[in-house]
Amino acid sequence: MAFPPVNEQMDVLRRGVEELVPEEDLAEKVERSRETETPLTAKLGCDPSRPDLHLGHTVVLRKLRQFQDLGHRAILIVGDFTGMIGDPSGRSKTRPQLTLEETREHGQTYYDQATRILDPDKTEIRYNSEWLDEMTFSGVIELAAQQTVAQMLEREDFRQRYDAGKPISLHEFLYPLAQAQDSVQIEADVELGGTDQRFNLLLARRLQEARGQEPQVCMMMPLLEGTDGTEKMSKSLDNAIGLTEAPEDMYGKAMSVPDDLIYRYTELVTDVPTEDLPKVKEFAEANPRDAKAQLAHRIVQMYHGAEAADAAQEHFEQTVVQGGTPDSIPEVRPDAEPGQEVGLLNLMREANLTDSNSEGRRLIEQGAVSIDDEEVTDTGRYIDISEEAPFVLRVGKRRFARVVWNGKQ
RNA sequence: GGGUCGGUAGCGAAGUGGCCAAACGCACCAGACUGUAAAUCUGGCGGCUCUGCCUUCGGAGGUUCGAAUCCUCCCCGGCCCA
Repeated sequence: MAFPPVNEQMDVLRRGVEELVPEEDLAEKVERSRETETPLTAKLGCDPSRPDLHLGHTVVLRKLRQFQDLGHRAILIVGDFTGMIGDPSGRSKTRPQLTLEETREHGQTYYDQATRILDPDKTEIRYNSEWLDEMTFSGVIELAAQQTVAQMLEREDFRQRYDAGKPISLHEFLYPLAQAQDSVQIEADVELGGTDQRFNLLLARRLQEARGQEPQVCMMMPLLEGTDGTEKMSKSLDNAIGLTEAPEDMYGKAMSVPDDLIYRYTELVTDVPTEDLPKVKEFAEANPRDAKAQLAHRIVQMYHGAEAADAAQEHFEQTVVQGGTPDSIPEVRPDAEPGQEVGLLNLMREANLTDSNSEGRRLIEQGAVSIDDEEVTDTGRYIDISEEAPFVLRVGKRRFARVVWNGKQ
């Protein structure tokens, strides 16, 4: 197998990278790999505690894909064992611990989603319970002896929790060690991760050296900001664009990203060739609206195809820009006898437009509810479905339902 | 084991016998506005058969006309001491 020239490889691999420790080592490794025609082993650990992937995760997955495309080995470590510990990185609280079974399940879901980006034929998966579960207590002690408490407290999130008087469970200290052990186990040349993984990634270097291995290069990708433009993308912050989300939602959420992130998103989560990036930057500054629409379209297209992307764009124009009713909306067919009066509040709940009657009442009072574009003002409104259906029930800007009579004959 | 502080709505955080479904901030929802699902402003933000009623303030009991607030026991956490 012939690897591309070192410079070419480095150009690809450097795109979007926030930090490379140490950069010279990567060039050296790439060079040696080319000379000896031996692929590098690139490792990415995934935390299966939250299996729903979003665009933020793709930053690092895409980087791994680049390694694959250059002919290197990509190993996805499913942290089924470490998932039971719960990665404390960036957390202010102890994560809930999962069972091995749960993490396995999540791992599968993770893999299914990750292969939307990775080349499934070239992705090796390893479950770290394979070696961690086998470890004896003395093995653990030996591992733990590599680190001092002071070194652990150098990690900012531990430090902050400690200083704030928040609990840190002892097992959380073991997490970085376990993750580092993974690198030793597979003899990783490069480990990918977000910048929040710095400590864990660097720890692996020390451990590998102690085991007589050449230390891995740590390649840290930036943490992608979420749709709010400030916090890192995360499902729990509700600013994430999920990979499995409907095209319309993806598109809309992409459009809500602040203008000054258009370039960053394009660089980190799309396939736009590196040489075209300056053009995107220019476009984004000159015409943010259209540049963002292009970005949103690209993102949807990657996960749902061009057709769906067109439809999502259309849907956005219709509902958001023009405030109209979209073409396809969910249908509800409530059971109703001819002449039977159904309360609107209940109907809205049945259509999943509201969670409670109180909420429905509030929304009506706020003028957020309409039937066939006519605002509803009466909270106690009753409807004879057999007479009035079909009609479009709308709550707020984005919740729609087409109410159709069940047609009791 | 001892001392001490604490556990309040999705989160953070007030309240420490009636005026508390519980201040305030964040998040969230809606309306206005906008190229935008951004920003900003306004309103809302436990439930119900809604000028009233019901269920909430770690858990279980108790005191009281009345408790998130007082007492008892229990569970969980921080800090200090051993």
